[in-house]
Amino acid sequence: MARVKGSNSTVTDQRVREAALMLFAKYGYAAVSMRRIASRVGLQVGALYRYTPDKQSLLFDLLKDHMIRVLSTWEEECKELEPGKMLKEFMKFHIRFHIQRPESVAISYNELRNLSPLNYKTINKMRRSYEVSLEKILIRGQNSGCFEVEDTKLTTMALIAMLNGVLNWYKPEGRLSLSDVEEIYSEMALRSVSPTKREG
Amino acid sequence: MARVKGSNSTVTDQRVREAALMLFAKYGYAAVSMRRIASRVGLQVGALYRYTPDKQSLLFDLLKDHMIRVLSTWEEECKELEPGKMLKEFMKFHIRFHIQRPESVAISYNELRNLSPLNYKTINKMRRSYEVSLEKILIRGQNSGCFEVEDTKLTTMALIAMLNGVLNWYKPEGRLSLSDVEEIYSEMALRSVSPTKREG
DNA sequence: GTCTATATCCCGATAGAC
DNA sequence: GTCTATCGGGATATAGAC
Repeated sequence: MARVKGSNSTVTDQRVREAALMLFAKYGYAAVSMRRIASRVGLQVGALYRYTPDKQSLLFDLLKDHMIRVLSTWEEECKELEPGKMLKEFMKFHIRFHIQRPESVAISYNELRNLSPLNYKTINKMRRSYEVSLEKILIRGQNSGCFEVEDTKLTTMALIAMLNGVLNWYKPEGRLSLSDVEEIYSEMALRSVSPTKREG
Repeated sequence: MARVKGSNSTVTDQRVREAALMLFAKYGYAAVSMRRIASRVGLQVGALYRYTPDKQSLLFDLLKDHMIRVLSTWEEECKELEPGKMLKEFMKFHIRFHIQRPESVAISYNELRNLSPLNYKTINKMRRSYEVSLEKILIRGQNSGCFEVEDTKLTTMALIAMLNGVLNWYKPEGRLSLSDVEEIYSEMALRSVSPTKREG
């Protein structure tokens, strides 16, 4: 149902999705017409419907594929980590992974409201499951006494918001390297959940 | 230029802006038609153009008025604060102020790309000036030795992102009160910029 | 100051030729 | 698998009556 039967993963299929992704990210789903997508691929609008049943499915597929990639990549990476380093590595993973996919991030945060109710439900479940994987790290750290957190749910949301903020301003050619940013942010995160032993 | 000559601040003028704000916030600028705004006010579409020269000005005015309110309110409030409490109070102020204006916040973060280039420049300048007022707090704290910050610009962005995250999930009828949230967030912020003296 | 009517154009989606 | 042509509708904005 995600794609039209028999046209999976052809070259044109990929180009259509790529064009939709770029345009949705830059101008927003509602502001982009099927004609514009077609034109970017070098097709007439009618031909687009060989590759998607409609505009809505195009958005849904992009969001779903992105979430699948995030979830499965983290699941794979976190297997090899020791528990004590999980939070720091989660922060670094999130920044590294998402900074390579700015367009997918953009639509994931701006275009949820343009999903049909059913599609929204699906995507939202996947987002929740990502947040839960961070919350689990906080809970484990708190139980073992490494972290001191007032409220794990709230802290989860705060950390994710902080992370997503990176993507709004980071420029590869900027003053700081990617690993600088990863280091500073993960350090800030660690401090913010560590038992308070401040001076003053 | 913000409004049509001679129609400032009439009741209908206010209702038009209110309707546009609600609809833009909920469905996005591009997805909302002038007809829909008119219908919410109880007018025919032609009559709308007594209150705005075009749809773009409607968006611009809403964003501009919001930024003016934020900037002037903080400027007023921070006068009475002692320097040592500035960061914590900034965090609390931001949360309290913005949580009362969820629609203005929504358009401020989602609709910037729908501004004309000239209008964008104006709004962006105002946003920057707000960020600078937070950065100044960090710089002062660092110079006086209360804070230890790797990079003030980056930390500013991280804190603002964290703050804005609140508005994505906070529900007044939820588990935590507004002052709980203010307290937890401002505490997290303080920790994240305080000299590291962690156990382990 | 609000209405109706209209100019001009673009939208998503489909039909059918090739 | 891509094209041209078209359906039915809605978009912003304006004109002119009342």
